[in-house]
Amino acid sequence: MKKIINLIEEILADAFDNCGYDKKYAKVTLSNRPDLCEFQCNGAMSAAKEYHKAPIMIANDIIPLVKEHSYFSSIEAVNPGFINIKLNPAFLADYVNDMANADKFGCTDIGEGKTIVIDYGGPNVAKPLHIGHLRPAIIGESIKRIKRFSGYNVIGDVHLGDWGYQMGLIIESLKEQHPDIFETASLEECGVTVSVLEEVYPAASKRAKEDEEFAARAHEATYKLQNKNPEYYNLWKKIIDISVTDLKKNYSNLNVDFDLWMGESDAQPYIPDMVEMMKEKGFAYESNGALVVDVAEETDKKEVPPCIIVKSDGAYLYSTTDLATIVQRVQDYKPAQIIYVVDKRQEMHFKQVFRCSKKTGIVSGDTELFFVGFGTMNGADGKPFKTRDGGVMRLEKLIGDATASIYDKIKDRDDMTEDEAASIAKIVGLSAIKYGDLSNQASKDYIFDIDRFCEFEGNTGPYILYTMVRIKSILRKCQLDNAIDSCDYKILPAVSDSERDLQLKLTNLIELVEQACNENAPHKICQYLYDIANSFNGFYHQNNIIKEEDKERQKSFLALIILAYRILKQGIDLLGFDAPDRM
RNA sequence: GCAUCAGUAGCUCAGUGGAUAGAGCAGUGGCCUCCGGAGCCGCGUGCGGAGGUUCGAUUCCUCUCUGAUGCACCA
Repeated sequence: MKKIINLIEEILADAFDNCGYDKKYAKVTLSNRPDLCEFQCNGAMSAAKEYHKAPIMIANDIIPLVKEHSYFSSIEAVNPGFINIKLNPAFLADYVNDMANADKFGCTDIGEGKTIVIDYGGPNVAKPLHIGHLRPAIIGESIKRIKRFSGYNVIGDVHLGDWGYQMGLIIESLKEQHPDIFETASLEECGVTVSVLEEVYPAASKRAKEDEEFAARAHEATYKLQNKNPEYYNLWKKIIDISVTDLKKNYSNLNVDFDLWMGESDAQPYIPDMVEMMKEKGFAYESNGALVVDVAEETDKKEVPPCIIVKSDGAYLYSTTDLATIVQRVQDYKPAQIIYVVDKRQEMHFKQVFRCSKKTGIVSGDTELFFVGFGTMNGADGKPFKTRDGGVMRLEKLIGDATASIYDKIKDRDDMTEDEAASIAKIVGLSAIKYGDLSNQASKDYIFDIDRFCEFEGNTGPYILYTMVRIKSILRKCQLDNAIDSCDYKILPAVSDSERDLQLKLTNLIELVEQACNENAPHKICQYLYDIANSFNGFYHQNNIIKEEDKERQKSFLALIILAYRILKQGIDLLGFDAPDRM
């Protein structure tokens, strides 16, 4: 479906054209003065300069040509040159009904035929998920869903940290603790579980810093693994296996799932040819013992250091792996875009990698590489979030805390069993965490305040869900709660302000989703849903739906709140959480 | 030192080359013959500072202050 804004623009464009003005000035936006109008066009003011004419005169030229159009109930020129527009209620109602009947509410498939690889998550094997893994998972998942909804073929890759020195440290430690580790069929036989692995790594890492002999053995183990010594490689595969099983479980608790469970190790086979190509084509040269590719550009204000491909000791490093991963992705998926949802502190690294891959031809010029850098989660003191004892909080604990906080708020309801309360608390708790995170611009640091996020009032996930539950409750009383997707009631032209406002807000969906998609901005979806929730609650208080005596009007009300519910549901799905039926 | 990003109400956050810069929280005053009051309706001296571009700047540019971050072989 065309956006309402575009429909209005088309009409104005003709008028501008007929008056001898350039069509480009017929740009329409949502009104920033809802008390005056619903949509506005500021084009007359922009055009004033080109045509040496007072803006209001231009606007006055346009008005007579569009005044009688059936879309508008009023359109007028206002000093100094605004064109203020109000829609005809019948047109608005028609549009909303069309949305209700359209696939995806009429949202456009802007990504049709294009593939996107989105790289988010980035957990390390054998290390627990902690609070630092929250943002990439939540933001990446939401962007993935928004892109997919917009018609893109999206491939989400967890991109495991599963290669390198850390693996050597773990293998060497396990070898020491369980001399027969290479012979056992499964790690469980030796008592090596995920939680054991999670303890092994930090201990080994600490020890290697003090114990040179151990560090040397760990490097040796790393070397053997990377050369695929069968014993080491098989043990590594077993470690990956139990670790990935555990990671899948944890991500699933977050409502996050990946299409690919690839890792750094999967890029290794592509490295030798890639390095060879860079040398042959003359991009790579030796500098201070390392093999590097220059990526500086003339316009740089600050010198961008060259991208290191091979270290002076002959080993590869993260740039090498990231580049080889691009080689692999281009070869396997031919993506139009690759999006990285990564800590914003890695911006320089990715800038180098992106430039290097363009320069050396790993990606063609029309493949877009996006860096979606997210900011730090801070505590109430404005400093990076820590547990009380200064440690790093595990993700499970965080989710548990949120769930418990919600549970406390609903547990005393007498019409709910404990089991039901617990499962509701889980759903609502997740909404609190996700909405709390996603409602901030991804790129900014933000204050993580779980108590605030878990509030049922204000701009929170639970408030959105509360609104949905409230709609559901009305529908239940009207025996329509099972007909949400099949109800054929029609929405009538609005007669009250609040009804009209809700209809109007619902139409904004198409524009908002498109913006959120193009800008990788889930927070715009949050804002939109909050807007809808507020509009619904205003409508609810001005109109008693169940007691409405005019039955046609009542059906229209019901159709309207059903559409509001469906759109809210779609919206929270784009954010990556669900709604309970009651709460 | 250089660079990047940020600075909006007491607090947490939106927003925009245009009209009177918005929400939530906190505070405070109303609204229950109420479909879920976890709600609704009120109440605000705020764009770090100084210049510039513009008919118009919180938005763009320069300088400046403050904070976060990054500056080749860790990821």
